[in-house]
Amino acid sequence: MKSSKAKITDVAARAGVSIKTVSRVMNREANVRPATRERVRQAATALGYKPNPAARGLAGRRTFGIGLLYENPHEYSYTQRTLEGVFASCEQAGYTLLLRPCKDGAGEMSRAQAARDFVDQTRVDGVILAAPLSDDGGVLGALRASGTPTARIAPGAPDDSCCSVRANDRDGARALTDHLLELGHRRIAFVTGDPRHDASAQRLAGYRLGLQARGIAPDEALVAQGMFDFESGQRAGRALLTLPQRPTAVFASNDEMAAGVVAAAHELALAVPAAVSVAGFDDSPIASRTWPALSTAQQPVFEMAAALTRDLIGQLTGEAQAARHRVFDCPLVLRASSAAPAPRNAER
Amino acid sequence: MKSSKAKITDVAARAGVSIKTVSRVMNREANVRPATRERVRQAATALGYKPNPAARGLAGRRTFGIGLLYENPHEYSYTQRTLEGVFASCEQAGYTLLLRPCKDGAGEMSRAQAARDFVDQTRVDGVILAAPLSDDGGVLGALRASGTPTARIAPGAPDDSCCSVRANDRDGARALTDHLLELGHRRIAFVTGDPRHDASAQRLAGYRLGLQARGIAPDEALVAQGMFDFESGQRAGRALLTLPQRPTAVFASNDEMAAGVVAAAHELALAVPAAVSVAGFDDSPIASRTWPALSTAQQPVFEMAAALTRDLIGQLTGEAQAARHRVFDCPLVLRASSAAPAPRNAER
DNA sequence: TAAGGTCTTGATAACGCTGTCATTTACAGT
DNA sequence: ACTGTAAATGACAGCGTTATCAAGACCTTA
Repeated sequence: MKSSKAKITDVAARAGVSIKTVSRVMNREANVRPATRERVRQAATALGYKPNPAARGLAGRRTFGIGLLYENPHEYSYTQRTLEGVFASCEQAGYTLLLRPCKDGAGEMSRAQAARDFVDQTRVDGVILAAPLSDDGGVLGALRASGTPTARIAPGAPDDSCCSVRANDRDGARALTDHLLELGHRRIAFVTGDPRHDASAQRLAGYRLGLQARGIAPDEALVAQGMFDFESGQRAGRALLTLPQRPTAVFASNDEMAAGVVAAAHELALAVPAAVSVAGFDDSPIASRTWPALSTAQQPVFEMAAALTRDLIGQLTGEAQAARHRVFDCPLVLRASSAAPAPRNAER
Repeated sequence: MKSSKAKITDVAARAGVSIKTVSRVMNREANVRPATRERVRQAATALGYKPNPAARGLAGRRTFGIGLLYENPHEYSYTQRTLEGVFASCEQAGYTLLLRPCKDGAGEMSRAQAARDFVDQTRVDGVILAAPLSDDGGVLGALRASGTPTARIAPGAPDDSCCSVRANDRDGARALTDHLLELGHRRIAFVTGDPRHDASAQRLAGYRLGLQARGIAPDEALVAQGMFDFESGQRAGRALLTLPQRPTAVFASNDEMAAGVVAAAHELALAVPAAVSVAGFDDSPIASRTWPALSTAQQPVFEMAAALTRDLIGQLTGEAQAARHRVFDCPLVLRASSAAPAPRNAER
């Protein structure tokens, strides 16, 4: 049943050249006369020839495979959108995408082991690390030891040996804080994210900067710890919204947690945004599915992932030399969850 | 930098056997004396030997790769959970998972082409098709033509050449309908799903069966068309909840749409569940993130995907002969979105 | 016209493994 | 001990590419 695939010798015979010339044409190498190139190309098309990746891998020591390593995500959509961006660039460059989810609970040892196993088993040409793996010393070490080129999503400290991409979390958080301040809020609470993600610290910094610029003294009672997931956001929301001096706005470090805060507000029969404004971060699908929909800062995940993948492949093929570090802005997306505080609360 | 990897000859030399014997041990073939097997295994471990997949693929005409084809999903979490299940089984069996998202908008031609390109390029040993690709004639045809063993998630008509897995959508929907009926609801609206998914028809059938069993005449005005995404659910919700004779409950074919219905209810200032009960299907993450959280039927996506993948790999390795068709039950998960109708509405 | 390049092209050896088939070894039955 | 059969092992030829290196073709330039 399996259609007997054409191989390089067939193409070579049909085009009247040697297999090496066919190989050159298929790999877009230089120094092939245009006429020859065209003849080979036509023969290949006519025969429906596709190079055998296994043979290519064996002879050429490259697999044209890119691996994506990530932890089991709290937020499915983030991973999914990342994956779509990575895939898009892989497809365009003729690379294959291989996945390797790392279990969330496992320790650093096992994550490093997973990374090692993955590259040993698949022999991918390059690996992309999603946060927080992008800051995992064990994983990074294992990859370096194996000599596999690596690219990192949202790493803490960009490193000149790896391409990286990140959102401008600080400025995005700052802008969102400014937005709340401009609405008239003064008691603005904050829910932090998973401390293993560098983005968490950046967003917190942006929030603090915003307050500071208005001369508002930071109040540590208004900062609650979250883990980027819904439940932690809900817990933080309950705590913050039952404070003796209730905040008039809660800014959660991502939408997932902001949705939790909204749920907590509902539990406490506090109308959003009438009694309390809520803001998130990411503009993930859930941001438009809560009631009311969330004001947030958009992280262009697809574009970030696609750009990073292009950069990595560029490095692989030797087109790019230096590691590139990209930073993407996070434009505000204002929806119904934020509004001016009720007069009673707004009076100073 | 790249650690010079051990190869089969190294292991053979260290164990004092031929490379063929090493190959046999690595592939768990029969007819190797236990002592020899052990010696080889130790040598392999000592040298950190991992077979080169490209060489394996070239010589053995199998790649140990499984492909997962899916459309860009409305509901991220479903795809993600599927992927996790597939991955789990692949990992256990030593297979590699390759992904191939198919653009949502594209026509049947291009989906078939994508499938063809994918198997040509990757030479995966088998392919798993997520709904609605599992019922896509073009894709199925392309895969058959290439002779690639295929397994299908939630296909319409199971086919004896492909393993398949599905949820018992009808009974799940029936049970959920019964639940609403038992609460006292009589005007129960329904939001259908994407008609390309067979599950849509099954869930609708379950709903109708439930009503019928209570002798309730079907009212087509209470059935709205949706597409499994939030927006279509919201639209359907608006339409249904502004009907002259408003339903006291809305059962949406999946959680994503149910969340849309909840949003519509909020818009219309209808309290859930006091003024209207809402139910979904899937028990996806969003079900517990809406306010109030959704009553739903749980689809064990991970287990389904993992089981299907095991079945496919079993077929690949010749352990299983006949295609297996699994059906998973969908237990109810009752949350806060459903309750008895208000007396005014409940009176007959 | 000859010398010295630069482009093109091809012959052939890897690449690291599995499949085939022959050979050796083990063991039961006589 | 001897034969017959089954189990265990090995030798070696591919698998379909790319890499290496040499050779041929084609320009320039003096």
